[in-house]
Amino acid sequence: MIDPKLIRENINVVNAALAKRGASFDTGGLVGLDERRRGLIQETEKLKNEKNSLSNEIAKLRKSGADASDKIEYQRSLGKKIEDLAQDLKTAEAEWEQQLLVVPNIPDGSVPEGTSDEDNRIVKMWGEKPSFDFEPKAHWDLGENLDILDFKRAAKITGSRFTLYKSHGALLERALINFMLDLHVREHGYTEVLPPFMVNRTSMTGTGQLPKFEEELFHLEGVDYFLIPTAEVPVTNIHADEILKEDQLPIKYVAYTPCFRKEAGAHGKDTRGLTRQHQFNKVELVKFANPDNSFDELEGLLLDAEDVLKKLNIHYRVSALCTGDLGFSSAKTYDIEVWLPGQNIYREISSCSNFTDFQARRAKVRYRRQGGNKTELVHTLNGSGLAIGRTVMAVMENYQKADGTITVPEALRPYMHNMETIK
RNA sequence: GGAGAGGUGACCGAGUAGGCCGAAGGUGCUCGCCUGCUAAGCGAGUGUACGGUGAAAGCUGUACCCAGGGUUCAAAUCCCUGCCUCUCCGCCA
Repeated sequence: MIDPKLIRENINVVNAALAKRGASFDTGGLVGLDERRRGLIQETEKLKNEKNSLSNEIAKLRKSGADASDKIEYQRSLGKKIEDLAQDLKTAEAEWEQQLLVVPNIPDGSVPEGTSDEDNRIVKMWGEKPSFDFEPKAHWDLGENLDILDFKRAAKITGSRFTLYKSHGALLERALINFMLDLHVREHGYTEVLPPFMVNRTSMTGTGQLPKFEEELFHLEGVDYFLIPTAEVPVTNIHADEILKEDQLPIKYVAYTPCFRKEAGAHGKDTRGLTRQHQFNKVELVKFANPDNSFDELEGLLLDAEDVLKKLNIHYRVSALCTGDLGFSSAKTYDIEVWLPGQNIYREISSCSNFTDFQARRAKVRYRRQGGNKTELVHTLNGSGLAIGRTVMAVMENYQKADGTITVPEALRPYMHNMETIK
């Protein structure tokens, strides 16, 4: 949620910033709703004030044994009036909030302007494309030939966009999870957490998935819980409704979780292989940062995520998303795109974002400056570190041999019983 | 699933024959004083949110004692529902 005061006082600035996202967002009604809301607040509070002082008078009269029946009579009518006004206020407030909750975050000034992913700016390249003296295969062919990925049986068990990992495939997935967790905990200073994989509606609203993107989420029957689409949701909500101390910041968490997404808008897209699944594993990095240096923290977060691919020695590039490609809650995002020789493309493997105070305002994550007396909103950040399924793809395709076997990257061997080759 | 107990401020913990309770006391924290350091001591302050006013500090109003309803002129205190925690039993990984 963006700052309501900003909308109240600088609606033009807000609209101009949002326009850079490409689509137009209707902030038109917000100013009027806000005015109406505040008018009603003033009116009801005035009446309540009158009522409160009358209550005191009645109490005094009662105590001295005097008659208070006419005051009590008046109190009754006052109560009715307040009730009516409160009803109006409730609807006005709900409407105002409902509209406010679907307004996206304002892009940071450093974000390149553009309308689609074609306008994203490549800001880093690392490593080189490996060369092969044979035609490199896509991971789905490699996986089926080695019998470590079974898409057909997963479809039988559940449906499309699921995968059954087998044998060394399952081991590789598990190894990557442990490798990444260890790296971020031991070398990058994150605290490991293992959160619930289902969350309630409030948490989903706190990070911005709701109310706008409900059709993307798996909802449970019987309880109002959702399967998480990313660990960002439970982990960012760890400090929802809390007031932190300045010297606690930055707080850095790393979490492994499975992620569940409906992929409602992606029919027919990436139907083969591990690329786009309804369920996938991910190791996620989350930071709660001081607003003064949250953009530095974003650079650090990005480096932490990149480090995974560096240690695996796999070529990638980093792009800064343009204003038109930015996610709903994000003020600035870097995508790490890994090279997949079997498909001859770069594919997003991590998305690192600074949400500034957008999620913090929704989830009420605040802090108090040293010696300060006011609470302020923290900045929240997160990034994949990394998506596991897509890392499996990257390892398989980059480390494949002509005979269809896969060399295990050195960094992973301790996590795979010192295995050198998957065959 | 059955039986019982409970949910008060950063934390602990008072407060139930309804009214002056945003809430005693303690701890913690902040500031000041004091002691050559450490420990201790003394004094003051210390909830959040949303409004109004102000350049700001501040002043001021309203709400909030798990959440949502209800009774009442008036509820932390009474009633109902839900959620959560704890104990015992059952069941279970």
